[in-house]
Amino acid sequence: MLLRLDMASQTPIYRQIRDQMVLGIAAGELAPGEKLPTIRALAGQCGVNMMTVNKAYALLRQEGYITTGRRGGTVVAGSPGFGALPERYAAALRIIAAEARLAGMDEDAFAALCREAYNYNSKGDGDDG
Amino acid sequence: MLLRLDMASQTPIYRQIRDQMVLGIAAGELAPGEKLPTIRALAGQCGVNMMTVNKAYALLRQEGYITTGRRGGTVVAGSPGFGALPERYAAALRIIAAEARLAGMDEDAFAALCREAYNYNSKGDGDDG
Amino acid sequence: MLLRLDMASQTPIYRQIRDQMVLGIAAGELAPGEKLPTIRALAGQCGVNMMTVNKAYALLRQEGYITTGRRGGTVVAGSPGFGALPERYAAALRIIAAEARLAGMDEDAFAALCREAYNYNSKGDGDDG
Amino acid sequence: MLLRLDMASQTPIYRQIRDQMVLGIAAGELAPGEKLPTIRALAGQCGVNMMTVNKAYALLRQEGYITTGRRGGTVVAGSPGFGALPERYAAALRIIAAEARLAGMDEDAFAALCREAYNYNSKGDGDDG
DNA sequence: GTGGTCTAGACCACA
DNA sequence: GTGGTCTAGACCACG
Repeated sequence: MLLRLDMASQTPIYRQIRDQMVLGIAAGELAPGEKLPTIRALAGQCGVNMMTVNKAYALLRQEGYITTGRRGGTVVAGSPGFGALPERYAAALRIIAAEARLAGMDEDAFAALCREAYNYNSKGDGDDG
Repeated sequence: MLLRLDMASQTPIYRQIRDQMVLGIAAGELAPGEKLPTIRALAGQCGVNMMTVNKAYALLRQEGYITTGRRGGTVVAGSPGFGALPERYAAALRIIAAEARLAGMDEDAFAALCREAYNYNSKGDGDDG
Repeated sequence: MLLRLDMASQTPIYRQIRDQMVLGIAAGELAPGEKLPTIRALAGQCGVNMMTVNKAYALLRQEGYITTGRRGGTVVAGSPGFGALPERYAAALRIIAAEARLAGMDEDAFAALCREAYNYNSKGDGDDG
Repeated sequence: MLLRLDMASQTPIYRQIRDQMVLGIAAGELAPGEKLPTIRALAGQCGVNMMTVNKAYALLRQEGYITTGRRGGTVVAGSPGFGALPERYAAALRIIAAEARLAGMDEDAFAALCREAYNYNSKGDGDDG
């Protein structure tokens, strides 16, 4: 699991870490039960402050994506499987859809784009190791 | 066009205004050429500062959604149709898709959700009750 | 002499009128001594307020490009010919040059662009009237 | 990098700051990667409000001349080299050229002036400090 | 009467 | 300690 952080981005670094972790978990790159690097290790590897990594982990934990292991380590949790997207993401989706529509994209093209996003880097899912 | 602002949200107010305007334009609630409320009027109506509305309008103008003529007044621009969505939206879409996948949605359910977002409140335009 | 005004431009309308008049005079399209349309006529033709045209004419008069004729009409003045650009324009030129340089344009390309601007629509100079 | 602001000028202060920054970058006085003064520092030094400097920085950022990382601080961006100048500058150039022509400058004199503007204070770059 | 600009403060997220 | 955001006023250019 390699993180690519953009220090010049408007997205906070802790959010970038969190997002890429979620992406990794969804893609199967990070399997449930797998141990995540320690805060210290990840901070050192990425060249960011420990507080930043800590914040990302706290957010992921709060969202149920990761959990604290038996001896204090951090491991990937099993998929929660709510069955539906939280309203917050649905709202974001509506805005993106509105922008797509105004950019001239028709419904089918947008749906195709969404399917592509869904299948992003999850092709060789059980096969890539 | 009625705005619902959440003062407690993490999303900046000017961003909320901008997002809802984009939604309104995409839904046809705000037609091209239609006059938007003045900065002062909207500020008063929403209970926020002029500068905040100004920032939202400036953002929309920069994105090409509205134009501010020399005659005073701000109007909805005709959809230029920029072609494709910037890569930036694809990234946001991938993250939402990842969350949906982890929430237990399969590809078809997600695609259906995306289509729904695309058609959000743009069906029975004169019929919405 | 046909004016093309952009109501959505950031440039004030009176400034657009003034600029295009200067362009027309420099191109020879408006010859010294030639009579300009009355404020009322130009305002009606362009669909702008008389005050706006008045402001443009006042500016041109103050800069010496036009003068008041014997019976109150407005006519193109003879070229003042200071021999040098006012410092104000030199400053604007330096800024444009800086932007060009940062955009990757080398000195020769920029000089060529400037020559092109100088000769803009002045080809058939003494031949079109 | 010393800024000279004219409070009585018609040019907005934030525009003056932006212009002089562009000049400074083009002249090499501000090198890529160099750290710019903080908003507060520059505001204090120039005797203007924070928001004014903020607006200038926002404009420069939007134009790609500077970047504001997540680490705080604002730095000069490496010149991307956008290719050619936008049409917008060509229009401004044509007007300046028209004024030069009416001031009595011939094409060569104008081209020389343009070259001078291009090389404005970027000669003895490594020789003055 | 419109938007553009500016001021002199303030609080907060981020790192 | 940085920039981001917001407030509650104000003056001015433009049309």
